[in-house]
Amino acid sequence: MEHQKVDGRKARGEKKRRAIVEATLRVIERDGVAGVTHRSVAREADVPTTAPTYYFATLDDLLIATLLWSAEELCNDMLKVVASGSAREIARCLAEAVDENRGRTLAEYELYLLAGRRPELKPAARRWLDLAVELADPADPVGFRAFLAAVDGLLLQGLIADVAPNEAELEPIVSFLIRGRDDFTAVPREE
Amino acid sequence: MEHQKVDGRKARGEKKRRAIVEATLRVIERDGVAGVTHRSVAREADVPTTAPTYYFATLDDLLIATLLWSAEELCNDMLKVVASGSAREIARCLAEAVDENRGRTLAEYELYLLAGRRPELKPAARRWLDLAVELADPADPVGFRAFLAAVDGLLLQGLIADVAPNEAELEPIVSFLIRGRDDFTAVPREE
DNA sequence: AAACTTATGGAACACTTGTTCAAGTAGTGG
DNA sequence: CCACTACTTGAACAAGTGTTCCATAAGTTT
Repeated sequence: MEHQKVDGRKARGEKKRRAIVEATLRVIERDGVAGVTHRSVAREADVPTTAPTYYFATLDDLLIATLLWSAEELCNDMLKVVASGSAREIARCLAEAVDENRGRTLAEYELYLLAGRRPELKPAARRWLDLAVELADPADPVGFRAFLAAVDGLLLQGLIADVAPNEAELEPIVSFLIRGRDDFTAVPREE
Repeated sequence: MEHQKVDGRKARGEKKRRAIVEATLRVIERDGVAGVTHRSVAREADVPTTAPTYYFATLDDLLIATLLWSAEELCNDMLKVVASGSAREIARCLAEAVDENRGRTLAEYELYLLAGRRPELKPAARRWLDLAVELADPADPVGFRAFLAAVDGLLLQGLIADVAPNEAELEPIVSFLIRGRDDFTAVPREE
């Protein structure tokens, strides 16, 4: 019941649509936003050249869809970082973000900056910040804001370092930022 | 003496070369790195289409030259921020950077991220950080690193805010970051 | 003035881009 | 079986790209 009968064509279409978005994110990770073209995405997703145009009216729409989709994962990653409790764990997450997940982090910050020029993307780019503030609800909102800013800064600076900073280097800085407070330990996120 | 006699042609060439770099920076401020093409730069600098190619072997070289050139100003701006002493002054500098100088700040962070993908740009992008650490020589290096990271984060987050944060909002956060320390007041930079 | 270097700038080339179009296939409902 | 809708896809187009080339102008040296 509840019109379970979905159009098989639309179902496959949706799947392809998502595949295209995922391919776009991979292209951004590899070559940056500059490397995103209908053709590069089509090649990456292994679909014909015109497929992205069919599903997304314009290239901008494709970029927007990709940002919106990746915002969810960014959100989870970031919240995992700020909510993981101990300074050591936070430092480890940060170190991973600028090493193993370097491409991904770069992609996320490129999309971040894209939002600086496309107002309609701002809410998506800001989502993890808003969520973090809301979930953590720290006793010291000012200190928490400072901590969140520093997380962004540490990641950004880690991306342009000669060698990516490791957990051991980041840990004291994180410690400094959260010293004397344990009010934003993990708050489980309801499903 | 000391071969004061410079070739008048080369002199004008150097001037034009600089004009092209400055035009490139203006293009980036207006349209982002994506908007930089030989032709758009030539139009902005009011020189023929082939002029940028004559002075810069490739488009990449032009971007690199622009980053290197702007790094100096970025450096000065940033140092003014971190060395201006009081939390209020720092907050005012930050508020200006994301409001009046929004385009400029966006441009600088785009070049920042570009360095993430072009290793040869990293030293230039990192210059203000290195200089800040060296000049300030704070008694508490860890706290200072945290402060520097937070400056980057506050600017970045200010760029994607719905309305740019003002001095009053930023001041308490800055205060929190530099609380209990006055060891990085302005150190005049020798000429 | 002749020989040289350097700067200038229009024309053109090969290539990639976003997007359109029309012809096609395949799944759906009557 | 027949309309109907949704998806698929290759060909094609106009526009813009980085870059090369070459004839010329301008400044410098001998």
